[in-house]
Amino acid sequence: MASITVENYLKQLYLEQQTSPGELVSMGRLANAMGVVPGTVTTMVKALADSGLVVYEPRGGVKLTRGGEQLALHVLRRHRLVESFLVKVLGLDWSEVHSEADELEHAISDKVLEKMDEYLGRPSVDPHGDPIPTAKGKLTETHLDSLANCELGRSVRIARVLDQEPAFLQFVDRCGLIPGVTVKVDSRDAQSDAVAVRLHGRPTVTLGTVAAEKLLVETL
Amino acid sequence: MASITVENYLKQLYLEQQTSPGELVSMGRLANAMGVVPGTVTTMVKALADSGLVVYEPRGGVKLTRGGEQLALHVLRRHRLVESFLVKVLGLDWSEVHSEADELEHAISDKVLEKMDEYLGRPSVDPHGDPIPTAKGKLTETHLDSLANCELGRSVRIARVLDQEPAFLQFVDRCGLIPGVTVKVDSRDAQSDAVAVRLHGRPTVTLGTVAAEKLLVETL
DNA sequence: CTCGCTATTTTGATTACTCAAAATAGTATG
DNA sequence: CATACTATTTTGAGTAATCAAAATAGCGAG
Repeated sequence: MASITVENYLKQLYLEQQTSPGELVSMGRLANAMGVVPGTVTTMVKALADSGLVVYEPRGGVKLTRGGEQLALHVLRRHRLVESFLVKVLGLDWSEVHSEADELEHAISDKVLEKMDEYLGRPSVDPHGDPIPTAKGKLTETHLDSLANCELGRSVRIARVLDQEPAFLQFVDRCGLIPGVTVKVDSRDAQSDAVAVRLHGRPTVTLGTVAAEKLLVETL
Repeated sequence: MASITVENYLKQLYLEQQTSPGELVSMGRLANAMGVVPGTVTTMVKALADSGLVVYEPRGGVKLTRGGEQLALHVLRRHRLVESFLVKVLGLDWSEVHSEADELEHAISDKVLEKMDEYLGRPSVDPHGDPIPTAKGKLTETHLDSLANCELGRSVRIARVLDQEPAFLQFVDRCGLIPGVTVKVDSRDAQSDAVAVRLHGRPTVTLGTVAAEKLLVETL
């Protein structure tokens, strides 16, 4: 059985790999994401490599093996199903479930997970729009544009919020840019770094590019 | 924050204290309950004593302080509410939720626990009839007779099952002696160690005294 | 009071994870 | 190409929890 620590390393490594596909993940980056010093990561990654969960290139970086990826996806499935359950069934605020799920993802058995999945009607995405891996460890990441680069004037639906920080999610909530909502990007201006977004029956919201990039959309 | 291990020691110590009120719990007994060697318990108990969670009498035994008891009750509350939730909401079998709850009890936040409690309608007992401590750490253990010593011929209701082993619970399930059911003890025989129990519209069940003692009843 | 038994405690080691800080490798720059 | 900077690795050490096995204490029987 993989320890909680091992599960966390694998999950984080998976997420880091997603943001820069193909490349190895550096020790520094993983250390930063895990909140430990780099030396700790070197030690841990070597142990993970010995267990066949990652491939480690000294001074190069690290990536998951097929086995490591399966384990990571299983953890991610638990995380995202738990988030969905907490929001849909227990009525927690979507801005606070991320940290709750970080704990519960290590304590939930397959049996309980299956019941939750059934109870929720086998959702394919969690409350933030993140896709939920299947029980067999399959994950389909569809490419989505963001509010920072989608077509101007076209109706698009908010599909996914990449930043899970409570403060950001609460902001998103306040201005109504939550997943499922249909909006139009009115204008963008490179100089002022501003993206103007129009919502149905709401005042127009202006975002900076950094924030706009965190909101992924589906073209209708 | 108390570690998972500490939470488990306190919870177990609480349960051991319940079964022999007033007395100190011996190292050997706690070691046995925790599934570790006695030396480990001595070491651990000394550490718990240093944290003010238990009172340790060398070569005498150990008992919880007020603070330790509060922590233990908080763990027990999480355990029993989780069990209730798994059975009532997710539809797991009551014979399998004990071990599930052993994991989840350490991962559930107060916020989630409060939502579960609300969702369940603030139950006072779990699916086995064990009382659920309040959020403030108060537990009312009511004295109950068992099928081994209740009045003969009188209608009684099964209120609590003390043994949480899946095999025993499944047996209890099969013969219908689950909490809430009304039964009568037809006869007892000290020599044959037998207790005959009559159920409404079911064949009479004969139990040994050891099993009968595990089924607590309320007189109607 | 002295064995001898049993429960307990102590001792010495191990595993998993972590940090601080020194050593090293790789890269970029003058 | 030597030098300097940065990322990485190594080293030494600490904490939490555990075990095996040796030492000890307390007790009852004689």
